Amino acid sequence: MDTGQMNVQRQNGVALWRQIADRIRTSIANGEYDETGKVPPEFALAEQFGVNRHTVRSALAALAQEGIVRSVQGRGTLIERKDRLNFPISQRTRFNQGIGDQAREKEGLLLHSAEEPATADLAARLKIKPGAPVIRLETLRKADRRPVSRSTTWFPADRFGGMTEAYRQSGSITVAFRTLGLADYLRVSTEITATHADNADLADLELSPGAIVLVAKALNTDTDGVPVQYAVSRFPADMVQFTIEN
Amino acid sequence: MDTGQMNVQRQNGVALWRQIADRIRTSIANGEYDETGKVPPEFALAEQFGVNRHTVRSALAALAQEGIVRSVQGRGTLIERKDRLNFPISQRTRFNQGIGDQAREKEGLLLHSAEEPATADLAARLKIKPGAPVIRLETLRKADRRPVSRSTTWFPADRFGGMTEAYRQSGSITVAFRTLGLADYLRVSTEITATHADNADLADLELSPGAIVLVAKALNTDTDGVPVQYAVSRFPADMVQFTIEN
DNA sequence: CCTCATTTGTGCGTATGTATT
DNA sequence: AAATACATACGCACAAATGAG
Repeated sequence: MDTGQMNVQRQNGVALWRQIADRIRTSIANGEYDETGKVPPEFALAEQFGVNRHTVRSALAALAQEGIVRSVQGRGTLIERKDRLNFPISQRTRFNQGIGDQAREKEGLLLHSAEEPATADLAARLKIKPGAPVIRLETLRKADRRPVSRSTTWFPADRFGGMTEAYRQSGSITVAFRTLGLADYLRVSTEITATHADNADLADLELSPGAIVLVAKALNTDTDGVPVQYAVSRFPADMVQFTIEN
Repeated sequence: MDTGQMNVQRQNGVALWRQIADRIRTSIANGEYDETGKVPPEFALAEQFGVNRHTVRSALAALAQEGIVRSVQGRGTLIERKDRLNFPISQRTRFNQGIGDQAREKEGLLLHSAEEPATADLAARLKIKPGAPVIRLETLRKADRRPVSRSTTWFPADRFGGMTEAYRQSGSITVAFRTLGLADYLRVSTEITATHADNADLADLELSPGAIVLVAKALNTDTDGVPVQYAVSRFPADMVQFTIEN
């Protein structure tokens, strides 16, 4: 399949060096350079993309800034970091289980929490009354020290009032639910879209401008079908993929 | 929630006008301007994003080029098209059914077809021998004249030799399968990623450079679990979303 | 019909970023 | 490293169209 030179767009609002940086980042994530552990030499990339070597150097400099590659005079451009995590989506979707042994260290950080009235949209999803109190958690998940998702999660406040504390202590929604007396829950629907990273994404997920985020909006219910959680999670697109197994 | 001015990144390889165009396109798709049917005036957008009015005008010009908005002197910038299609993903995922009544006209175009030996990766997915013959179809799907997906699809050639002709006549995989004696099939797995549009995407999906595509890699089997089809489909991210219902 | 506020269209000068040679 | 060409972004000013009063 895609052999040969994929071209690149000129003068369309995205600088060539950025387009090329994005391509190389994706190629690294896809394991295309695994045999050598190096990116092809600059002149080869320049020819492949049909640009000047200066332009390739700008792209590699940006990737070096991100810590993805490291250029060494006389040796080439070495790959320092290379990661794409897989998230299975099913009735039993669990974040920490989902990562499984794809990462050694897993972390769930609580950035912010608040109690607030439900908006009309949220109330409809959680099947509660508009304006009814909900707990909102802003969380950041990491795997091997790298941020892999930024989530905003809502829970009905009357049923899960202790969620903030429970999550803070465990760093896991599943464990927090169990603490609050909910032994099991099910993923009933997931909506997936993609968009450009916004400012908060750039900061929290440590992305570079122009990066793409996958957005998953998920509704979980208890075993009786009563909604217990609605979450909007944002993932760096070049680090993750979703799989749906039927 | 997100009230107030979301900022925009300077000097990072992505032109301001492009970032702003992407934001406005998303806002339109999210129905944020539905009440007036118009985009806010240029001076207001300029203030919101903290840029010069010329820059906003560049963004709007790009959106006008895409046919999304139309500016009229003295009146404002009117929203011409506003669409985000929803694709449910399940065991019974079918493209044409999936769109359902979200579009009036549905079309399936055959861009190219070929018979070729299976690569190692493809053979593993279809559970056939590497190098065994497969039929490859390149198809473009449209809804209401707008391209909504570009797919590369492989079938085992020994079982579905007549696929090219069958698809050409019906414009539907489901119908083509039925013609060839396969009454039913199941979606067993779907992998979803997102990336920047490549040149072929720009041409076939009529996108503008820098656009995002959602990529779905799907495996279908017959009711006995024997793989019958593997497909890689690319969708314009600002026109579609996926939903997984469990 | 005219006036006015609003909103888009246009021109010009300048500074900086991008890409090539 | 330097010279060149073009794209991007800003600031200011004014013209032209629209719709409301």
